[in-house]
Amino acid sequence: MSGRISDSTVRRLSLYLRMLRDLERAGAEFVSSSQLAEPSGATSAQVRKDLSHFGSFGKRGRGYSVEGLVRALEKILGLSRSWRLALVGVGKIGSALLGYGGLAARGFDVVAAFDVDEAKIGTRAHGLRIRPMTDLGPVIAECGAEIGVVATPTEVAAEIAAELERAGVGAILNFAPIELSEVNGVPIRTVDIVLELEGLSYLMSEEGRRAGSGP
Amino acid sequence: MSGRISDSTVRRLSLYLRMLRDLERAGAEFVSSSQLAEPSGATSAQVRKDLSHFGSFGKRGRGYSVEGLVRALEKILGLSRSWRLALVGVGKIGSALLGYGGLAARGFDVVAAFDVDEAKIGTRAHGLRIRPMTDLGPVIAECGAEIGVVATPTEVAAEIAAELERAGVGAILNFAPIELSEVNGVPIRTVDIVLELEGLSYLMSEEGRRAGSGP
DNA sequence: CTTGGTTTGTGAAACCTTTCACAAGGGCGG
DNA sequence: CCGCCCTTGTGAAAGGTTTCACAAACCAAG
Repeated sequence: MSGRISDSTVRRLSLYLRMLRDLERAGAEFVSSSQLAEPSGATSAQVRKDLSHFGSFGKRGRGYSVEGLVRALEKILGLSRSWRLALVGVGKIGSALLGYGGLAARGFDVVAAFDVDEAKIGTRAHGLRIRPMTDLGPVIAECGAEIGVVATPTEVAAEIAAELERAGVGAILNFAPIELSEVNGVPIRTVDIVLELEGLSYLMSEEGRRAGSGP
Repeated sequence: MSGRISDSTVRRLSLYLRMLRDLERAGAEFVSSSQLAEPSGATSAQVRKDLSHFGSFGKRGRGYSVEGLVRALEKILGLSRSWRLALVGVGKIGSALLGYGGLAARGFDVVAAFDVDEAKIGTRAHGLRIRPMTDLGPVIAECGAEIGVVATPTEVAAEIAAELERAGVGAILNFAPIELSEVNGVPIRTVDIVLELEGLSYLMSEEGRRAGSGP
């Protein structure tokens, strides 16, 4: 068991955990790999394979203990604790994140916010005081944020990511439409809405071409 | 050439196009597969393979004509036209999208916005009048939106997606943290911030485990 | 205790994506 | 026209992920 785990596997583990928490709330005791597979669009074999990388959690003939698997996945994914986020850029997306209760509810607390805009600095957004960019290093060190969030214009995103890294964050979530390269082993995930839309655009155009090209 | 093209290939094509547009603006005439590869973190062979699915666009010994390849990729990705989006849910994320100029700049225009909240209906957000959910079908038909955007609470996301589909959209972009299953061939892309954060959480915990388990 | 129904865990097979490596082609200077 | 250098396009190899299929294990009922 356990080698290098693929992104898609980790993704699915998160989805399994979501369903398991729902089941736990609903009072279920056991769940089978096929029940677990359904909502994430996976197969039962895939569920079992994914879990088998980390150990043996089920009982043959019975399935998985809901509570046991919830705890196991929380441990594997690092979700038995909460994480502190530092947000850089309190524009449209940044504010939306600050206001989005879903993050804190799932253990991701925004504990610091930064911006370059003089007009914003010192004001409060959703209860959090906005700090000047120049304080980035010290403030992050002080509040111990582990994840940096880049919600700045594209042009400065790479530079900000580098600063966050220097400030000691262990991972970066990037909303700027640019592929940032991971350095020093600090993992970066990019959420690129335009890229998603362009993917949909391709599929819609494809379909048009396919339909239009029949003999 | 041309069979079923993988998501990752399409993703990269978008990234190539971005770089090509920058190059075009900068006045470059030709570009090689290795130059094109760098910003997306791909290899030159991958660039050539990706493009080869759609035809033969380069000149051996010379590279690709920047302008020619921009036009070709725009055609392939369906980006030589603009697309109309219908937004459902004008909360935190919805408003951020409405205010985000980056969408319109890249050919994705939000042409209709819907919400259930009586207090919001009739008001304007970023120049767009917010409509009641009950008008969804007729308004989408009237304005001809091709892409539906789901920015509602998780509980109603699946239902809204189904309504959008019935209203005739050709694709859906979903921001609710739930895996929506594509039906009727309408493709769905989900942007799930919590999932990305959980992926980072896994990697950070992994590293801790790895470091802590040395002999 | 034994039998039957069920579900896990897992090698092996199938499938898909990426990388390699090189022949084929094009431009340019002489 | 020739020879040199460069870059594409592409089969073949390598590497990764998903699916298949079945033995091993467990529970419950008789």
